[in-house]
Amino acid sequence: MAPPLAAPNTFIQQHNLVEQVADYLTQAIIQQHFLPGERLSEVQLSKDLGVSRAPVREAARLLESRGLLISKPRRGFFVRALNGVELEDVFDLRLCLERHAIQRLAERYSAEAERALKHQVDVLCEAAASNDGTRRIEEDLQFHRLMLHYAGNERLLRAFDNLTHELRLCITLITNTHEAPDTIATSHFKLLDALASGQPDTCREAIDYHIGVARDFVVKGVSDTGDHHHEDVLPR
Amino acid sequence: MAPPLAAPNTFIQQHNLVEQVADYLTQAIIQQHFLPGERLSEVQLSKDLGVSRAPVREAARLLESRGLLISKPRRGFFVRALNGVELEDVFDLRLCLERHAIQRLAERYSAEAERALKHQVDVLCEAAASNDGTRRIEEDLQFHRLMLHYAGNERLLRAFDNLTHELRLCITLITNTHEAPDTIATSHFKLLDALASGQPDTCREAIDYHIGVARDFVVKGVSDTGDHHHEDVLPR
DNA sequence: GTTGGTTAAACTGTCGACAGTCGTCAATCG
DNA sequence: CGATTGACGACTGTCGACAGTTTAACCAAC
Repeated sequence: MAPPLAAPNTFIQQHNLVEQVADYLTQAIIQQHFLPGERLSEVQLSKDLGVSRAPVREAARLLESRGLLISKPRRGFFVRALNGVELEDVFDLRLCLERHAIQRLAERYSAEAERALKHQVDVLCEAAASNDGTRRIEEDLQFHRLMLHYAGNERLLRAFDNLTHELRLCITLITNTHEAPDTIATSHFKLLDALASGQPDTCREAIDYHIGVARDFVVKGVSDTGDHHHEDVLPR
Repeated sequence: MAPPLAAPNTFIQQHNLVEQVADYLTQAIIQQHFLPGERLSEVQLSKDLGVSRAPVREAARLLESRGLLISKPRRGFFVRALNGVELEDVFDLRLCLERHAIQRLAERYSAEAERALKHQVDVLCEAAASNDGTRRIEEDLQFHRLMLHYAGNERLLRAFDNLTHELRLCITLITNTHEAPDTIATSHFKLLDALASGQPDTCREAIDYHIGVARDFVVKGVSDTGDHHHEDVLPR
């Protein structure tokens, strides 16, 4: 039973309740106010947020489709708990999507795309320097999202956005270790160089390396902070 | 204004109403009982199916996450209408996922997987011979789903399943032209041969060709039956 | 002390109802 | 005659309530 984030009815005010509840739940899960595998009570959430159960249920369904919650019939919703295998799966799918995206992007690399990506690297570095872990992660994801965006496939982008929610879950599982801004900068500039070269194989190698590093980082972090490999409740 | 598929309350009976309503809606959309862009009235559906609006809403949200419906705030749910660009996007994403899957599968190709896939080709051919268009499509998709399954990445499979719903939408848009069973057989056996070779490049070429054919088939079918390229209501 | 059964509480799935909002159509004005 | 505005109707978003089920606790028997 995690404590509610905010006072009963100061946070939720007007319409789009579903979206607001979904945001609240997402934040609460990512910030570990709900523990993995924990059961979420609809009535409790309703009381805490000062809304009825209907929006809560719909928001929970939304989070279920995003992979943050799991519903068991007649049992309710549970916070998604990832084991080691699923962690690998998430990063493998990420690799799948980004490989495709970076190669599509290389085919249609515009000055606008290059400018936007370069700018985002600057923002990312600034975020890394600011020592705000959450912001660094968000700006990092935003860079990759921009790549997907400029790849020009709306559906590919949607698949990535879906995966992003689970990615946040993976990333925030680990202790927020600090990474030097210049390391991040060079790491991302390599992607830009590969894109500028326009060669598919170069792009593929670059993204493979980039995501491989990110994956190892998370996998290592998880096995350090405590082994989530087999302990988890993982209903389906 | 599409007529309901079944009599008011003969089809829906016991619990898991949400899933049943979702299945009903999916079938109705795929079988074109609801036209693309058409608005779905929650109350009307509730009356037709003999249930309350809550399960209908939740089912609609589910279909929205699957890309079959689109919700406009305060306006309701609309049947997804695909234009030409989105059609390309769907098949491009399919290519992305299946490329990755077939290469992963080639790395871990087991006798069991080979046996299952071969068997599915048999089933597929039988379905093609039976002249049941819907069944042929389903068995075809099932073959590809098996490939994804044996690739060993649960999340990749989920992404494919999500896409499958949209794929059905694309495929059933076109007139159900008949394809000879032996053509289908050889087409899929090429994939099996590539897998047996174990060479990534061979697999990639095979799947590129296979999906390229399927895409051209659908794209051609759409531009034949009537140009869906720009006429569609596509809110976002 | 442990195990099995029984009862009670809590929760989910579903329902009907109310309020606010949007689209439609008709009447009015320019 | 066309455009604007107003009211009407329908619909969505949200709520509280009820029924069936699951969970948990408690008591009894071994």
